Amino acid sequence: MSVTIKDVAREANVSVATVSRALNGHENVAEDVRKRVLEVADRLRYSPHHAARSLSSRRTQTIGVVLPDLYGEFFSELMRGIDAVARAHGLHLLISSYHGNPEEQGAALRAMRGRVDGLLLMSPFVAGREDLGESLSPAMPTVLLNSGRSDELPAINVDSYAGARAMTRHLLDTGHRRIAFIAGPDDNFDAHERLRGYRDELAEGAAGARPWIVQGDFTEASGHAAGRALLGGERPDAVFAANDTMALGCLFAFNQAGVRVPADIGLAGFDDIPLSRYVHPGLTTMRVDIAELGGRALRTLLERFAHPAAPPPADARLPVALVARESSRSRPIDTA
Amino acid sequence: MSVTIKDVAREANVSVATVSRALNGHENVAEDVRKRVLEVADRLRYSPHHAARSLSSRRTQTIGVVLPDLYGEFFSELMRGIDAVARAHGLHLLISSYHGNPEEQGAALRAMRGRVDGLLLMSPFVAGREDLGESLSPAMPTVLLNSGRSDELPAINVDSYAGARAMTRHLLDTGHRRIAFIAGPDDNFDAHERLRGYRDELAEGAAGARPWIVQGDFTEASGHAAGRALLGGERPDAVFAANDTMALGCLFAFNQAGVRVPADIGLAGFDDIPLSRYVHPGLTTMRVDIAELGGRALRTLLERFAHPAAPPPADARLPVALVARESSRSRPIDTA
DNA sequence: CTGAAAGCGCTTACAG
DNA sequence: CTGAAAGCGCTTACAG
Repeated sequence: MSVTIKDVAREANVSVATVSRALNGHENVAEDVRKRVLEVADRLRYSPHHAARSLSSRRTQTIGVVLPDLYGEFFSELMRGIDAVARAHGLHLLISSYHGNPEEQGAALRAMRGRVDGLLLMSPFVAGREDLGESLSPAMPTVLLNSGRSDELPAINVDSYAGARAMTRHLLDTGHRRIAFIAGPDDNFDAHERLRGYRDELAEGAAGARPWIVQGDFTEASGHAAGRALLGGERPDAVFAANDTMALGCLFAFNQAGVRVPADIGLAGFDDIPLSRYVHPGLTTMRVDIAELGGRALRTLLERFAHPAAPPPADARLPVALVARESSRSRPIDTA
Repeated sequence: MSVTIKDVAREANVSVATVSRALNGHENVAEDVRKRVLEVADRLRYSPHHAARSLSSRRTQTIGVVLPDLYGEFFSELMRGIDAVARAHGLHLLISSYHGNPEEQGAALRAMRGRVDGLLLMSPFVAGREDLGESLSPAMPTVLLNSGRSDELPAINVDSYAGARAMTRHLLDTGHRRIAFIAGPDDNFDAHERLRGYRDELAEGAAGARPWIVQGDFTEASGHAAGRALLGGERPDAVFAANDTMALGCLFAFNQAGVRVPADIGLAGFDDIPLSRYVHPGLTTMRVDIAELGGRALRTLLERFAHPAAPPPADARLPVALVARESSRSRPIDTA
């Protein structure tokens, strides 16, 4: 059996209450007693039992992170950003994925009860957002992460809409007129926002330009298929994919067909995944600071801890930045 | 305040003991009582308080994962593999990184007390392995992950030694004689094993071949520096970098210098990170199934739960696989 | 099959 | 500044 607070108390000749106070840095402990307790605790390698502590203090020092998936660069960057902040505040992280399965989301959320002080939740599914309230306890501070707006909960979102507008504008500015868009999955919030940005910029910024949309699902394979489809009939001047992964799939389809980027057709993505800078030609994209997304979400949650009664802050939008690489170089006709 | 077992008991007209038994699926509960309890619990959206449960049951249903860092592809793949197994067993994951700081490792480990039923620990630092015992409780089942051997603890390691030998053999087989090696950081277990594999294969497989070692530290920048250094004097036939990241840095240095791969110089890495297949030329490397490394580590831990008294299994080595791409194509002189 | 009670290891008013 | 005691929300022998 491991050593408990009682062992420390006995060894230090004080009550467990005093040990608790000394260890938790309360002021009302005589200096010599504090030193003795600390020394004994150290010698005994005492480490407080977390479950006991959180049962009585009603705090777990743990933040729950509920994500749709644990896959790839996005997850890893997000965790890095969250972890940096958690660490700075001495908080632990309990990770849970519902594996892209919206039905399991509720279960994942409920399982967090009594384990965490607050929740960071990423729920990018457009559908099922209504059911969220069912599983979300009002007593549990929660911040939404890239999951759209909410009336009750603070939310941090990548500014996909503004990014998509800026990218569409960039493609127009570099001389592309007929711009096709490879859309993301229909049930995804970011996919919606990016499509909306593309549509709006086209409508306002390019008189008479018609939206030209090919359905994708954020996977490389769907980008590849879309790329092939776009080569079938009349070709666009440029293709704007709703994420880099699809843009890359599209690029490979173009390569295979001997279509040159950017000479024959411009190409742009969204996210600035590491690969984007390494492919040839380098992919023009919108940079998203995913680590910052995570860090900011946690900071917002800590803000809620400090001021639970404050009205939830307005939805924060994480700005994105255009990264113009070779794939969207100005069309020859314009530079002439 | 959220609903507790007492609320359910009152509502269902039974004792809390019965509620507990019903909810935990014990046999000794009358069928109609069980149904009533379940129904009430559901209606009240009761969810057991985790800290209370684990304090009394002495089980947390949580596995601690202590890693040197939370960065990049390795971490993400590892987590994916661990999560898949955890999930299948209804276990949660408490993540902790000691941020490459060996001294903080002990603190991270101690903080897991009372929070987890077992530990997956990755401690690739060669130094400080002795101090590990200090922070590791004998009562806490622990499995070592890519951290070398241990006399007390089960350990799973990527078979870096065999992989490095196989890669060296492959480079020799493809006609390269003078093979330089870019080593990883001196305090890293895998770096040691890979260097050892390179040395041994060279000694046994290439009569008279002298090891040619350039120090790196697993970063792209160090690979780049090593690549430039190798171009300085007499050049090797091929370069074997201890990981892909350095190999890529080296490749960029060669590109910048106008040195062609593989025509002028062969190149190989280790890990098979996603980028390796996308660069030009495609990088020859050793594939490591990182997700499987994680999954297997957790399975080993569960094995310990089931048979705590069994002698720790022999160290498992996760096999690696040669992926021969363009960067190590046979030298013209040999294919002639 | 069911309940009363002890106990898990802490924290925190309450007294002094 | 310190201690005795209650209590956090569960589980689990122990009786019956």
